[in-house]
Formats: sequence, C-alpha cells, structure tokens
Amino acid sequence: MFEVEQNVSFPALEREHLAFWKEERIFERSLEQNRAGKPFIFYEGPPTANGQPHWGSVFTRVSKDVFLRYQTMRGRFVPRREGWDTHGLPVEVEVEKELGVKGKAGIEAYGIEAFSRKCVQSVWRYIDAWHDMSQRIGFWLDTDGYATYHTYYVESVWWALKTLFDKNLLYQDYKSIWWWPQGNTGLSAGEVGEGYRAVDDPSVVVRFRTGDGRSLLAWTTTPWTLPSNVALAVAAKENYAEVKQTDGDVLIMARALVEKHLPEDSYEIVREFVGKDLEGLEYEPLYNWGDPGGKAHVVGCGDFVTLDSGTGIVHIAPAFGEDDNRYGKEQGLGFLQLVEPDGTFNADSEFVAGMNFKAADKPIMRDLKERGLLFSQATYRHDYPFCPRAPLDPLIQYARKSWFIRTSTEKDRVVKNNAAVRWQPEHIRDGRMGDFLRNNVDWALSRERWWGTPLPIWINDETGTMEAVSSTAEILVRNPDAFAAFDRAKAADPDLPDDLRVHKPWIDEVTWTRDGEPGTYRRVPEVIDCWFDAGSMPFAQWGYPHQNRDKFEAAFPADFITEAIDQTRGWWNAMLQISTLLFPDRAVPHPFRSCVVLGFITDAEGKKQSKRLRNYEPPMEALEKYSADAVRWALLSNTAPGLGAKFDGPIATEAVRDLLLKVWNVYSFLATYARIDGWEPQPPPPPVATRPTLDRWILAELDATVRDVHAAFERLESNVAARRLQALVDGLSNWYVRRSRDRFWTEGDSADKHAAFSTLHEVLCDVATLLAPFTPFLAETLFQRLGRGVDSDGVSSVHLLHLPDARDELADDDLRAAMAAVRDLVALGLQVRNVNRLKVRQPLAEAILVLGDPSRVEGYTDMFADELNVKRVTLSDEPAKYVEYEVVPNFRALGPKLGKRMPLCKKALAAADGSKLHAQLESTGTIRMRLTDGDAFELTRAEVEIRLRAKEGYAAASHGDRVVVLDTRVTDELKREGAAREVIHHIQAARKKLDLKYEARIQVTWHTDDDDLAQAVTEHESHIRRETLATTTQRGAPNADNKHEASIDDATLSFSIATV
RNA sequence: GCGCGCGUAGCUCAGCUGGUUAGAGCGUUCGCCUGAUAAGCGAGAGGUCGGUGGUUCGAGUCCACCCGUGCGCACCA
Repeated sequence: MFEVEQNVSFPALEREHLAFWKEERIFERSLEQNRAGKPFIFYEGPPTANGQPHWGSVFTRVSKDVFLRYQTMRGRFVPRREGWDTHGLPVEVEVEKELGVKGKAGIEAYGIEAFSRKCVQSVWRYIDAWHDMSQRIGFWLDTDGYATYHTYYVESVWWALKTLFDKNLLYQDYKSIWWWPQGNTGLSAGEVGEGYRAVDDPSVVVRFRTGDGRSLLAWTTTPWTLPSNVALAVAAKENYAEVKQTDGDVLIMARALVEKHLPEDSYEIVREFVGKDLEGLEYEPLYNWGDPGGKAHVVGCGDFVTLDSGTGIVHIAPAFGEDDNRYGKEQGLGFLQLVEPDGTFNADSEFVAGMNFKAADKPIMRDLKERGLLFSQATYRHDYPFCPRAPLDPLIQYARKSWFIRTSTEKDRVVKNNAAVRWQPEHIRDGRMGDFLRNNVDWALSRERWWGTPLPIWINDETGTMEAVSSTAEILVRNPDAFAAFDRAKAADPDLPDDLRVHKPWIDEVTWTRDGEPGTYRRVPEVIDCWFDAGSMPFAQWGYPHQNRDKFEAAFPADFITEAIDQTRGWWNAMLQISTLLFPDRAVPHPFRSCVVLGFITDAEGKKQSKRLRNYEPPMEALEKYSADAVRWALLSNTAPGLGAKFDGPIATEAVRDLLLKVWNVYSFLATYARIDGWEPQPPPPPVATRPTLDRWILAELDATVRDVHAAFERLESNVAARRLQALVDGLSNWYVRRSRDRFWTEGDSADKHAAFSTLHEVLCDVATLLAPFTPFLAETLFQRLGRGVDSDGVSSVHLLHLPDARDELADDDLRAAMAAVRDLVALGLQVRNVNRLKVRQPLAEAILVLGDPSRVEGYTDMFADELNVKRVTLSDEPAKYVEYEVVPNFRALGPKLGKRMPLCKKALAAADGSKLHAQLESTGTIRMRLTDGDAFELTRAEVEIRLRAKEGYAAASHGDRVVVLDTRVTDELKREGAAREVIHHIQAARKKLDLKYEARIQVTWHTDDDDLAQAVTEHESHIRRETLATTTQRGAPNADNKHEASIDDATLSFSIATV
C-alpha cells in the first residue's frame, strides 16, 4: 500500500496491469459477477481484418470501451464478442495483389479452391496486430467471437436470403448497375459512393444525321457508348429549333440551348416546335457494328430529359446507362452491347475491337471528326466513380442480369425504424442517416466474384424453377450426396478448411433433382455483397435460427453501438435494411437502440490521416510513448460525438500533464504522508457531518461530479463526463490538497488529521473508480495502492467495483457556492498583490472585504487570510469608503415585464447615482424611479444586479459584487516576518536539494551581516525551526562544505545544514 | 448541383430552452508559490463570435441569403 516511485512511468505500470488482468482474469470476472444483472447489449461492428489497425480503429475501440466499462461498473451484464468481416472484394483484391494475378481469367487459372484457401489465410493475417492493439489500449473484448465465413454464419445469412426470397423481396433483373470491368462484378450503391473522384472526361456533341440534310445534336461524356446507341430522347414539352448555320448545315436542338452551342450571328432559326413533334423521327446510326434487334435509331420522348445541360437531345444506349436501360424497356427499344463485361469492345467493333472502353474514346472521336459527325468537343470536369478497391479502374454503368433486394418498396418502414433509434448527435437521425435511407434504391446484392457468401438459389436447368435454401441440412434433404465432391476432396486433403464446403468452388458442385420433374437444380454463380454479411451480424453471429435461438433473443436488439460516420452507408444501413425486412413484427427500433456517431481522426493540421502520406505516428508506438491512458484520455475528453478529433503527440502529452500527473501527484502526496505517519484507512471513515468544512467541501464536489458523470453517460456524452472529472481533479489538487497540506504533517494524533487522511483517501478512491472507464490503467494503479476492497478470492481490481452513486449526505450546494466565492475572493486578493508587487510570502496586516452578500463567506475568512497571508480579514462596515455601486437591470427577470421599455430602464439606471440607488434599495427594499417616458417604476432586489467597484486610491480589485482591499503598508515587524518566511523557504529548498527525507531533523548554522535580517531570524527562530524540522538554529560560521547562500531583500544569508 | 455538419482568442475547443462584461486548456509575457511538484498558481496581452440582412426590448444563440471548410448524395445523359 502507498507505494510511490521516484519517477513514475505510466507505460511501465500499464504493462504490469495487463499482465495482472490476464493472470487474474479480471475481464472475465467483471462479466461473471454481473451475470445476474440486467444485460446491456452491445454489437461489435465487424472490422475487415485485412489491414493494420490505424488511429481510427483505436478511436472507435476506445469509444466502445468507455461505455461498456461504464455500464459494467453500473452493474449491467455487458457481454462483448468480437467479430470479423472476412468476405468480399477487400479480401479478394488483397489476395490478388499478393498472388500477382489479375482479373477473372487470372483467378480462374490460379484455381478457385486455391484462391479461396488463400482468402481464408489472408483474413487472419492481421488479427494478431488487432488483438495487440486492442489489448494495449485496454479494450476488453471477448475474442471467442464470430467470423463471417464460418459455416454457421453463412447458413444464417442463407436463412435471411431465403426469407427475403420467399417474401418476393429478392429478385433477379436485367438492369444497369455500376460495374467494375477489371473485377468482373457489380457494386452496391454504398461501395460506389466510396470511389467518387473528380476527373476530366471528354465532352462531345455529335451529329445524328436524319438523311434529309438535317442533324440532331446530342451531348455525351462517354463517347465509347455511342456505337451502342439505339435511340435519342427529347423532352416532349420543351421547345426545339431547327437552326440553319451560315455554312448551310441544319441542326436540331433545344431552342433554349442554341446560344450555348453556336456563336452569335452564325446561324438563323428556321423553325421552332415542341419536342413531341420530333417523336418518331428516324436517323442514321453512327456505326453499324451490331444489330439492336428491335426498334432502333428513332427519336422518342423521355421525362428525364432536361435542358440543364447538353443539347436537350439525349443519346440513349440501353446497354449502359440506368435511365437508358429503363427507357429502352419502356419504349420497347432494341439493345446493343458492344462492350464485354471485361470492359473491352467485342470483335465486331471494327477499329476499336478488343480495346478497353476508356481507351476507345479517342479513336471514336477521331473517326467521328473525320466523318464530319463531331460537332464540338471539350473537356468536362466532374465527379465520377472508380472502384474503391482499385482506384485506377473507372466503373461503368452496365446492363447486367443481377440480383436485387427490394429495399425501395420497404423504404418507409426502414425510415420509421431508424427514426426510433437514439442517435448521438441527434441530427444524424434525420440528417445523414435519414437522408441516406430516404434516397435508397434497390440493393444490388450479387457479385460475380468468388470469395463471398454464395447466393443460396438453385435453378432448374430445364424448367427454370428457382429454389432458395437456408442450410446445408436442407440441401442434404434434397440430395444426401450433395457434398460428395467436397467430402472426397477433404479425405484427400485433411487440411482443407471445413468452411469451404459452403463456399466456391465446392458449393457449385451441389445439385439435386426432383422426382417427376425434369432437369437438375444448379446454383446460380453469384456470391453476395459482404455488407449483407455484416448487416446480418445480429442474428448470424449466433447461427440463428438454426441454433442458439435463445441467445439471439437474449441479445436482440442491441442497446448500444458506436462507429464512425462512414458506417452510414455501410454497417448501419445494412443492419437497418436487413432487420426491418426480416423482422417486420418486432417493436422498433431494431437491431440497435442507440448509436454514438464518431468523426474521423486527423493529424495536427486537420488533414485526413493516410498511410501513403505517413502523417501520423503508428498507434502502437504512441501508446508506448505516452501511455494508453494518455491516448485514451486525449481522444475521449477532446471529442464531442459526431465530430472528428485531431490527434498528435502534444495532445497526448497534455493529457499526461492535465490528468495523469495531476492525479498522480495527489496520490503521491497522500502516500508520502501516510507512510511517514503510519496512517492506514480504518473503515468506516468519520461521519461526514463531523468533518471540517474543507473536507465536506471536497466531498460535496465529489458528489456533484458523480451526479454529473451519470447524467452525461445517460445522454451518451462521455466527453462531458471526462471534462467533469477533469474539473474535480483540478479542485482536488489545486484547492483541497493545497489548503490541507499542514493538516497532514502535524505531529501526533488528532481528529482533524484523521479526517484529512480519511477524506483524501476516500475521494481518491472514488476518483480512481470514476476514472476507471476512461483511464483503466491509472485507475487500477491508484486503487491497488490505496488498498481498498478485496474480493472473496483475494483479488482486488478497480474494474470489479461499482461506480459510486450519488449520496445525499455528501451533497451541499451552499457549501460549494460558498467555497467558489472564497476562491474568487482569493483570486482577487492575489490580483491586488500582483498589481502592487507584493509577493505572497510577505505578510500584510489586513484585507478588507466589501461584499454584496457577506453571509456567503462567513466562517471562511480564516482560510482566506491564510491563503492570502494577511493577519486580519475585515468585512467592511463602511463600504461607501471603498467602493462605488452600479445598479444594472437583471435582464432575464425584467425582460418579460418591461418588454420594449427595457432600454429606457437601462438608461435610467445608468444615469442615476448607483450609490444612492443602492442605499434606497437597502433601506426600502425597492428602487423607485421614473423613466424618461414619465412612468414611475418600482424595482425589487431580484430585478436588479448590483456591481461593486473599488474607488480610486486603494489597492483593490473587484468582480461582480465583491471587492477585496488590501492594506499595503509593510511595517518593519511585518517585513521581518516576511524575511523569516524567506529564510524558511530557502532552508526548505536546500533540504530538497540535499534530498533529505521529509521527516529528517536538521541543525542549521547561519550567518548574515545584515542586522535587520539577523533580527528577523532571531525573532522568528522557533517558527523557523518548527517549519524546517530544525532541532537547533545557531548563528555562526556555516560549514564551508555545505554552504547555501540566499539573498533576501537586499541582504544575504548564508547557512549550512547538518542532519541529526 | 442538392443535402448535412462545422466556422467563437495564435492553436484545440466550451457556451443549456435568446438575457447585455463571451469562457477554459495549450501557447505567449510578467509575477508568484513550492515539505505532492522535471509540477503548480495568479495576472496581462490576444475575440468585427465567418459575412450581410432580418426577427426581438435584447442575438454567439432564432430566420434568410452569401462566403469558407469537411463530409454525404449522385442518370448531369
């Protein structure tokens, strides 16, 4: 107990605690002891484990930890399982890089089974790094978690998909989706959103000749889609014009856009008409590389055509753009797709055959130019999506048969569900999240890839009948030998992971037939968007509903989650969509009730941290350098929900100084004197009511803090709680300990000393407990050394404690207010000394207080006198001598009463003599006055505010209704006393320099040539001895070996110290 | 382009339902204190509360528009 090391190293202490927690299973115990408590359900958003954890991961995990620890210490049972997102593009892309293979052909050549096995391995590669980081920051998490590729998880996801399929919410359609040609797959809106970037694209206006000397002008930024054009669309009700150019050409375009495309005076308008009139007009295709096989090369009307840009005539290629595709279906147009899924032009495409779509822009433009079909060309800068996993690959809109979830028709219910969630900050609910959900389009679910949850739909290859399955068991019912191929492979190679049974390529071997039905059921080739995996986590982590139904029910919905705001379109969206669709009958909100939204961590300049720029310190290094608690405190106390945080070294250093060292110093003070005194806590502590004011004050502050901390957590504002604790620690260190110092070093036993020790001990114990969710390591250090509470197994950890509750017997708001007033007066007094160059060591005869409300500081004048080093404190009985009064309206009280006449009142009060008004108020209790508009007024005490200001000529300072006046006359007697204090100060400094023990006795030999100083020392000899623990003070020649010199005022004192 | 957030001291941020002298920490200058102190304390300097207009007796706070910044959305063919 009460160990104090000379140079405390927080990182070193932290490592000790990590070992202790592990050894004694403190995390597990903290769970076990609350097993009967009310559960607090938390979902861990599964991170993708295929990269090193970064500062964002640290921030998220710390934020989770503080809430979970808090709830645990409130007695809630808070299980927290980790989980890993293991499927999908991120993993595949990583493996592709590793293997050096690219594209569909590359992966197929490498072998799907081998590829899948690589993916499994890759997923676990960084897990150690994540565990190390989590452990080092003190994030407690049950590592016996889930991974999305495990069979039970996949089967759970299958169940979800089958449920949607059976509800007709999962469908296949030929639609335009965002397609990644190099990756051979489509992407969901969420993924696409990640990859937008500003790029320069060609912007061309092309002539479509009608064969009668006229040309329709159409604009596009994707020239490579022009060969696949099958129609042009116009706005039915807008005006169009035929324009004859001076060179004889006749062009058709929207009337309103003519000026934009043609120079003034270079044309004349021949004819005007509405778009509808163009309907049915046929034109010559630019190329004849394929047969659209249907209605084609004709003008139609489309309601999506606007005159915001281009020419008012829109080029339609149903094989690509989403509008184009829908329009093609509506109009019964033909279809021409000259670009293959891999992004290259097909063999029929003459001079661009085999060329990548993007590379074909230029040759096509050149060709059109040569043939006189290129009306104009420019560069167009706009945002365009690229593959988020391969930033050089532009995506294209590409018509493809894909699987969708019908989320758009269920939009209202999802929005309603979301509206019931408690978001912190609140604006996310109707802002970011709400907007995202309201703009929701059907979820493009399928991926034509390999490593993902296989879409569990089998189609009869003759009849086309579809069946969805929800488990391998269901498959085995249909065909007991369904997995024969896998089983043989497993027998041949026992290392084959069992989970590959439900993955490609093995799942594709699964087929069945049905009696009396021709054909074989074969699985569709697609896997699904891995966000669906993540969003299924609330039930799939348990393998629900195939197993663990009870566990699922017990842990649904979550009480609390927290992630960074980028999860709006990611995890939060997926969870809300899936849960709403799957569990329509459950009470909203689900699957989570509250969510704390985090911002991003930036560097010191506020720039986004990026691996490439290396503009941040690696987290693990920072944790070792500053300590995990410092990093945690810096992150937790500086960030409001929803906002980002800047993080750099100095901020962590500040946290060490502001909190860790401050708390540590208080502890070290207590420990030092407890050891000297042999004091030990003896429960129960003395009754609060019997303790001195200062003790009751800090206990009242403690209690107020407890209340505020709980209230802040109630509002999900951990940062507010952190700041409140900071304030308590300040008060403890800068006022309580400072003011109590001598109580700890008086000799012998006294009730006061015992109260001081008990109180400081008690407060530190509670501070340690309250800090435990924020700085678990420091809290543990304090707790252990303060020697409190040992559980039945002899294990003692702050993390097994309950947080203190508010205690009415401690609360004392009057005392808190009084002490605040005293501290304010002290600050004023110090200000007076400061301005008048009177250092605090110099005693002064008197301080005179003039107070608007003297009752408040009654009984505290001794404290004030001591702190200010004055002999006497007087409450002035003739304030008029020292101060002038100013009476100003209390706007809050008078505003509603006076309304428009408020300024008149203000003016009248300012014009009147404040001292007279004050006198009137004192004698009659009201102020009567006349406003400039002639109305008489009566103001009560509560309706005005009285301010005091010291008159000229006094050493005084004022604030509000308080004035402190100091008697600045330093008599010879006072001066000698001050000198004696100087002497004490210098002897103490020497003691410290000599590194003497606090309780060591000394003998002092001193000398000075100055008579006044000598008199001062002699006069105050006994005081000097007492303060410096000197047994003797002797005038004489100081020992030359250990001679100290001090200049006091204009004199010099030399002295030597000998230990006894 | 549309939407959301943010914009308060050199830096990082507080400022509740509008109430009149706008706060804290860091930094800086001066001073002080030290028997917990490689610490701490006080004071000074430093602010058109992004801008303009409006509502109101009163606006950092409410409204409108604008500017800057971050993010989100996305068929700009």
